[in-house]
Amino acid sequence: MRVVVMAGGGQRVGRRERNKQEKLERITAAARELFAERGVDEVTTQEIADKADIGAGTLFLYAKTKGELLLLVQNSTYAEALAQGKADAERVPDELEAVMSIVRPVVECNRKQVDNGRTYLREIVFGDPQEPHHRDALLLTVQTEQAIAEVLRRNDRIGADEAATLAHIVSAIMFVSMAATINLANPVDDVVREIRDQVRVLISR
Amino acid sequence: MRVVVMAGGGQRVGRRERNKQEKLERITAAARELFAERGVDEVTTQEIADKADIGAGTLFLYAKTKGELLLLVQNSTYAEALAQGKADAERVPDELEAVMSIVRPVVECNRKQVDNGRTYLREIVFGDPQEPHHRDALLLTVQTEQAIAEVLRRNDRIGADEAATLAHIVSAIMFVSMAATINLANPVDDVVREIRDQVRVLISR
DNA sequence: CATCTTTGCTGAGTAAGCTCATATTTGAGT
DNA sequence: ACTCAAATATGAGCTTACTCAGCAAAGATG
Repeated sequence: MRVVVMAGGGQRVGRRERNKQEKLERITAAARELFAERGVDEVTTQEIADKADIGAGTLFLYAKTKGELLLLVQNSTYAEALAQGKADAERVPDELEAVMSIVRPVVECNRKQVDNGRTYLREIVFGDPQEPHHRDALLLTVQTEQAIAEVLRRNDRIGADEAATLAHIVSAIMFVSMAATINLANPVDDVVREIRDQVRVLISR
Repeated sequence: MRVVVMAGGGQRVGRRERNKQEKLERITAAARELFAERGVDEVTTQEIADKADIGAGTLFLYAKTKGELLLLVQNSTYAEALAQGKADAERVPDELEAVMSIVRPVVECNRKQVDNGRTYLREIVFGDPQEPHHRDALLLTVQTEQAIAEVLRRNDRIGADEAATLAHIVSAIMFVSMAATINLANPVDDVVREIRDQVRVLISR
């Protein structure tokens, strides 16, 4: 077996692996740009392939469906929002407001481009959970729930199990409020308010 | 103006209207049968048109999309389940169990054919709310929330607004539990239990 | 370097939901 | 009964996500 030169890190990286990585990056960049510009529904997979300078079929070796491609693109944004929210929540003493500190950045990032945000949610719930980018997205929602549960556990009267269940409910509230067509034209603040009203009733009884 | 013979009821019903009505019924019947047999994803609109003995394009004069067609078919089942649940709830004194009396038939009817049930939910949340069958479906979810709110208002310590908000939260919990891929293979009882666990935490604190 | 195997790429082809120009049917006016 | 306008039906054709049989590149072997 030919031993491939090992760069500083120690991973064996052949041309094959490098090519693949580079292509994935081109695809991600192309998809991100086009989706952001015109919305996922107004972009064809052909356009993305052209912009990434690969064959139309190659695209589907890197993301099994167009939806997976959106997950790939949006996951990193979601991850950033979650990190922001977790940091914010630590500095907020009030229970409800701490939860909302986590909620707000997520809603904001989801609403940057409403159609993409809603399609992203749709993919998370109805897409194929076996796919890698979907798994990443699912992990993010789990982490979001954990962050919320952590905040709720500050309250001594809320046990670990109860906190987890409550966090799961908050997650459901977020999903429906962000996805509901009735909120399609509403600005971020309105959606956040709608969520806050429900979370308040949920946790302060 | 030619006055059309008015049958007993007094509505003027020309051949035009009758033909349309009859076609809609043929379409509904064909779609219902095929969807139930093989699942919405395994049936083509062409097949439905053939079975209903109409042209492929005609189908889309009666339902703008395939999803609308599913709403058309499933709405009546949902309506029955809701009626059942409302009746059941009246006979159950316990608060939580009364809510679950409404939840259970809805989950049962939604799970009769899992794929169709999930697609139905997807259409409700992400479909075009302008379309008639979608409006009907939305109305049913509103009625479900109202039924749940009514049960909750039995408790003197819960005001009308709070009951409505809680019912809305129950609705979100139901949606996510029924739609989540993680529950795809789970039997009705498991899903109902998952919902019950959350509703218990929600209302009995 | 020559050969072989494995992995990855390609784009023409397929399928299916939906559209739209054209044709047909209905009903009103005369 | 004849004519005209409006409503409705039709299916060939379009779009687009996705597939697959064949091809190319990378890496292993001697």
